[in-house]
Amino acid sequence: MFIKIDLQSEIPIYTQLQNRIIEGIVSGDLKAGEPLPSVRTMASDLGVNMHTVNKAYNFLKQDGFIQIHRQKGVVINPDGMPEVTSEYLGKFKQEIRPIIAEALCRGMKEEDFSTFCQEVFNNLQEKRG
Amino acid sequence: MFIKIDLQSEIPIYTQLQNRIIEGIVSGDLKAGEPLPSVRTMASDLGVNMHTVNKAYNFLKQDGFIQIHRQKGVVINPDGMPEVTSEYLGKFKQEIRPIIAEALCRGMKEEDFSTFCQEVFNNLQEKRG
Amino acid sequence: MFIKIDLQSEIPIYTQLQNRIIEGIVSGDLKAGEPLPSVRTMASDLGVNMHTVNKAYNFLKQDGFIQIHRQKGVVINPDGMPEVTSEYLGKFKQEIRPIIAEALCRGMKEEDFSTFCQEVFNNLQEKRG
Amino acid sequence: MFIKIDLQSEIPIYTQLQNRIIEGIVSGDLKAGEPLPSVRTMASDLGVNMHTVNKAYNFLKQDGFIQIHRQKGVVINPDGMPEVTSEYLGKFKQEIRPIIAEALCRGMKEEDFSTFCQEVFNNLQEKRG
DNA sequence: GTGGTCTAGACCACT
DNA sequence: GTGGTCTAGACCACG
Repeated sequence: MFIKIDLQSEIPIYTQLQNRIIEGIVSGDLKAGEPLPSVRTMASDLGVNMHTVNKAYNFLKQDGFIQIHRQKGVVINPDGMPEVTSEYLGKFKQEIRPIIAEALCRGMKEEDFSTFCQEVFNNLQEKRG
Repeated sequence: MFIKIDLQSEIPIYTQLQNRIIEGIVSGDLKAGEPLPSVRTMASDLGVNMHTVNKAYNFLKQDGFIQIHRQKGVVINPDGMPEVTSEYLGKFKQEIRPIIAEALCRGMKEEDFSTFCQEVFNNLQEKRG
Repeated sequence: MFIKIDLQSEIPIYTQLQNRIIEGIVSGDLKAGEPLPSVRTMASDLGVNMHTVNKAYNFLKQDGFIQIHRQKGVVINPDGMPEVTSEYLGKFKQEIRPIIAEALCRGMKEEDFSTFCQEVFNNLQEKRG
Repeated sequence: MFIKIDLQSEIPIYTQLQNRIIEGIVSGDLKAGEPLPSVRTMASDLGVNMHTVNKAYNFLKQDGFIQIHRQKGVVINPDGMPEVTSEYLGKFKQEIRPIIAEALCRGMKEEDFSTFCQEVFNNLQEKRG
């Protein structure tokens, strides 16, 4: 599991890290119950601040993607992933709305939108097969 | 055309304003060539600072959604909207990727994803008739 | 002599008008002693404000490109064009310096710079032949 | 690297600052990867407002001359300078055209034009040797 | 300590 | 009256 962070991106590093871990779970690289590097290790691997990794881990824990045990360390939630709650669905639509709006504004057809999303879907799951 | 901004949101006001204007174009509320309120008027309407509106307008101008005439004011680009360029497509996929990743992670089916997007599509275009 | 103004440009209209007139002189479209449309006529031709045309004419007069007579109207200076004074040369270098700096920074070779300038020279004088 | 701004000039301060920085890169005073003072430091050095410096930095970032790292600060683009794109070339010719037009109008010979440009070239690169 | 965002209020160029 | 520029001063997210 290689994690690559773009230090020049406008996206906060901790957000990038969260995304990479979620993508790792989706791709199958990270399986339920599997351990994640400690905050310290991850930070030194990525060359970022410990606080940054800590923040990412805490958000992921809060959403139920991982568990943090004082002794055992950090593991992908062995009880399974969080569900599609109505709360999440609200966030989902709020996030995707401006993206769809701009796409429509630029004349992207709904079919093309589906095609592009399909590509992303496949790309994320490609290692799963 | 009523524009509503959430001053408490963590999303920058100028970003919200950009999104609202793009949504206005998509819904048909704002038509090509139509004028937008001056920075000062819009600012006072929204209860925010002039510079915040200015920033939103300048980003929209940069992307080709609006034109800013030195003394005549601001209008929706009468020459039509920007296209789906390869550059835009890159941004599009980068933005939608983490959203799809989390959706997959939470077990959302691709069909459900399409359905939810469909809802957003319809919601954005509903006034178009 | 057709004059085309870009109302959406960031360059002030009066500056554009000055430039177009100077280009007209260079190309031979406007000859020494030849009359220019009155402020009123020019303004209505271009669809701009009288004050704007007035401003352009006054600057051109100040630099010695045109003469403004109360009765006879506006004419290209029949006594010839202003010279390359040391004052002008200072302005010239100040204006061209940042252009050359950016060109150098982007790796433009001095030969290429000359070639591009040559093109502009020819383009400006092409009607002269 | 001393940067001098003319607060009385009609050229916006942020534009002057952009030009000075580009000239610094050309002269070799500022090398790829080298850090630039923080917006606040630069602002206090120049005796101008933080936002003015910020605007200059953002334009330079947009054009690819510098990189802005969220918390690490500002550096000259270590990946090299932007190229001579066709878009840039358009801007270049548009900017240089009125300068050449006036020079021609005043009777400057093309050879003299070359000589004067040569001087500016040498002046900009003099520290490079 | 860094840049990002926002405010309040000012003057200027342009039309 | 419009946008463009600038100031002074504030709070926040990030690392």
